Amino acid sequence: MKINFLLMTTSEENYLKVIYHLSHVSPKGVTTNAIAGMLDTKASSVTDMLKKLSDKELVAYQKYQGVTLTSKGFHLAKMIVRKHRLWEVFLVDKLNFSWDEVHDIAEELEHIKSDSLINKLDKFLGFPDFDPHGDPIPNADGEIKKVNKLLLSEVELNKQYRCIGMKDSSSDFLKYLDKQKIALGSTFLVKEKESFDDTLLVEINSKEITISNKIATNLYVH
Amino acid sequence: MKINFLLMTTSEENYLKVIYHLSHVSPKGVTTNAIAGMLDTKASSVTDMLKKLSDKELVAYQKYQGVTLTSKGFHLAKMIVRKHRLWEVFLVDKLNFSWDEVHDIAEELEHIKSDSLINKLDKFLGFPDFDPHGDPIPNADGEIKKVNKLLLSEVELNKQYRCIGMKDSSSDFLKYLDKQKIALGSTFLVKEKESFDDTLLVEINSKEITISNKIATNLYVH
DNA sequence: TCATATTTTTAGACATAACTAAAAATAAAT
DNA sequence: ATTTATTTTTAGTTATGTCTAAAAATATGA
Repeated sequence: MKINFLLMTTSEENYLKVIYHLSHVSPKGVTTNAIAGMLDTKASSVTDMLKKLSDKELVAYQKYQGVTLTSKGFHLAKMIVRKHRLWEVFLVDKLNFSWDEVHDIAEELEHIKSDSLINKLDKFLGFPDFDPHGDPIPNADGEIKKVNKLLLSEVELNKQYRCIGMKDSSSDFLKYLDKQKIALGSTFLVKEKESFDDTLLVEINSKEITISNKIATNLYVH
Repeated sequence: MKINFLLMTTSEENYLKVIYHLSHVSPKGVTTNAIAGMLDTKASSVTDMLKKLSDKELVAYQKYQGVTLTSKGFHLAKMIVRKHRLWEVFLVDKLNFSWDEVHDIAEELEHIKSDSLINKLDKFLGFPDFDPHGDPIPNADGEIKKVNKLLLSEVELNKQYRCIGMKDSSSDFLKYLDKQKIALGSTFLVKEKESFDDTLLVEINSKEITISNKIATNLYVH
């Protein structure tokens, strides 16, 4: 893939990364507002940047219709995620940071531009497949080790699971998740399962909520 | 408000660092043109930045009179140099880069903003006093280990010296040294000095080589 | 369906940090 | 000492990437 000559700014890389992450929830198209929310910026700023990324053929963008990543943009996004997660491994494994301290620093380190740096770091760390939060690290070719994913309805009680995706990403379902403050990466602890309707009592964001079987059979965790 | 003064952009940090280095040659005041030359920018851009750094009380600046660092600016500059040199040690010692490859990458890494990161890195590297080029690394308080350094061209005959650094660490020069198997820590014994062109006959790694005056005036020994 | 609400885009503005061109200050040379 | 050359500063412009406010498009709801 000929993308090495592309000079990306830190801001462009951040947009690409956010679109990549949101694509897993909204594969048909990521909305302007969703991106603005993730980057803590305004929708108008997002529109401006989408035009720029579209000119660079990193996203497929049509006015009012949201964006998807092109194969070029998809690969580039994975390379940024790769850098972020490898740096997180370095910070935790080598510098003894705790897993909750590393995100902001990795957020800066991921924008250092050097392929040989990241590949030598990868080797130094022993080619890890997952970062300290359990997220998979794309290899130099962008390949990602698959994780056994379970539906929330299938998990064992009193064990930590992390939301890694949705089976059905219909609009109503996503709105429900928004309302319940459930997002990709949210951690679940299933405390009880009601036998007669399979409703779950779940601890999420350190408060308890009940989740219906319909929802639980739509959320992937691991 | 006080926080804002410490929020440094990458550009501001680069100016501070360059002024710091130039101060060693021109302690009375660094000229606008000298800074422009080092940063490959225009004098007018330098003037703009000097005003900004002056407002932040990092430099003492008077129109047409050049700049000097304030104590605040001096300390900040040393912290940037500290970061640069610690990252260079990391790249060479841990990631197996050669010493002529690390400068540009360290140039990016030095701007990562985290005190705990750099102090943990320092510890991980074993609190090194010198970087791979023999330049001293300021500690967390800005203190620098001083070593009496002489140029190879200035040493006495038939006395042992050890290579401790380079005056000019350009990539070409470092590659030449690699070819001659000269590295930091190499020991020299100057056996003869040719009076007419100042070429040296030097014993290094128990074999004799001739070293031109140009090379000899670029190598620091102790 | 038609009115209303929400989302997204456009238009215009601002800050940063660079630039060019011209003016002002300093340095050098006759 | 006065002209000439160099350095430095000012003034005005440009490109990013952000913002606000208003217009346009889409979505929602009675």
